[in-house]
Amino acid sequence: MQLDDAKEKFIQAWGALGSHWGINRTMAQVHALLLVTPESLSAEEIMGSLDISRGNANMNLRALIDWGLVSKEHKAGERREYFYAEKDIWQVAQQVIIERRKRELKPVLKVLEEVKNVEGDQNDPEVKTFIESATNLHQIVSQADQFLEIAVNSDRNWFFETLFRMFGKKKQA
Amino acid sequence: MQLDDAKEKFIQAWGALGSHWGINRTMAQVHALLLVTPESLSAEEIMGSLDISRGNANMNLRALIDWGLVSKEHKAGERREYFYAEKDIWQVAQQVIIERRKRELKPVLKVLEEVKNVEGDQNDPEVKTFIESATNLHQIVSQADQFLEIAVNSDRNWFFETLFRMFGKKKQA
DNA sequence: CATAACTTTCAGGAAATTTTGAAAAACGGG
DNA sequence: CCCGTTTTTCAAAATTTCCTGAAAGTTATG
Repeated sequence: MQLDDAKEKFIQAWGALGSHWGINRTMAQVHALLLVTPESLSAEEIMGSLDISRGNANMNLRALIDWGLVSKEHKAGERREYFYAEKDIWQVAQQVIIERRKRELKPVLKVLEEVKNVEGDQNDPEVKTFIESATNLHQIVSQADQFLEIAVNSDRNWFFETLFRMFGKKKQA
Repeated sequence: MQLDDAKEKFIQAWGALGSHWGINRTMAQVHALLLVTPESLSAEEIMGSLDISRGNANMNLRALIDWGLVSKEHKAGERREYFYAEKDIWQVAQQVIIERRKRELKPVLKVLEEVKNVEGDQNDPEVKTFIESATNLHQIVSQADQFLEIAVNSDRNWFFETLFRMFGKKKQA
């Protein structure tokens, strides 16, 4: 496959994946483009490559910066800004985990803590089922959250080696 | 908090979380409602509780059945169908992992495998960066995929105990 | 400061997704 | 079979999300 086709395919795939994960298509595509581009790009170049408007490019670049996945760069003697993506994928993954824990897991944990203390008769099946579900859910979400916290504080190699040593690796990556 | 308020709050929170994870709000809400309800419910009752149309209820119930999170039940001597959710949250989580691996991780892994074999001069920074990013991404996604496969085949207690023993538990769940 | 180069904002429109409701299909007695 | 009941379908409407482009804002420089 030629580089341009591969890039195109990669950008499309990443965009599609993003849209299954609450990240909008264009944002994922801008990120993909920057990921596979060695040098940093101006807004103009990004608009051109992905055929999107100035406003759209700007919005999504800001969002990516907000997520800590993209940075601005100022080239000497140049007025315009250039953008580049963090290329170390483990760092990218960690960053995404940090943000999603903060934005989604924490709020839902808070609600689960609140509602699992509902008042009422434990013998009422309505109450009993509610408390059981809420408590179980809280436990699992909380355990997942803790695990992700570990991931976020780990070195990539150590993390996966430990993981697969522990559970017995299934097949070669 | 009263049971009804707690239910309401729980259903809203679960709906909001779902929408950050590519699952539509109503589907998550129907699931939440069934999760906290001890007995099974008819379409009619679900429509009433969540104030949604017949068609909408039907569509989302089918989708939930498709995901393996909800089942139909036929009560003796009754014509209409009743629905109930799997209450074991670990099973629910496993089911979600199974489906998302199949629907999202596998396709993206396939694309990454394809594109990382792009032809071209390794000394060309364009090609080099592309291959590096694609290869790295493939590695991490693949490792995550393998880890999730382990989770899907594990007993809940064994899984988390092993995990936290290995990495040192941070705090009590 | 004035200007040109660039960035940000945002109201309006386009597109995508979700929901509705009525009609058609399926089902199960009698 | 026929009929009343329940489920499914699907085109159109409503809603939500996303994108555009022009205008306003900012900033470096002569």
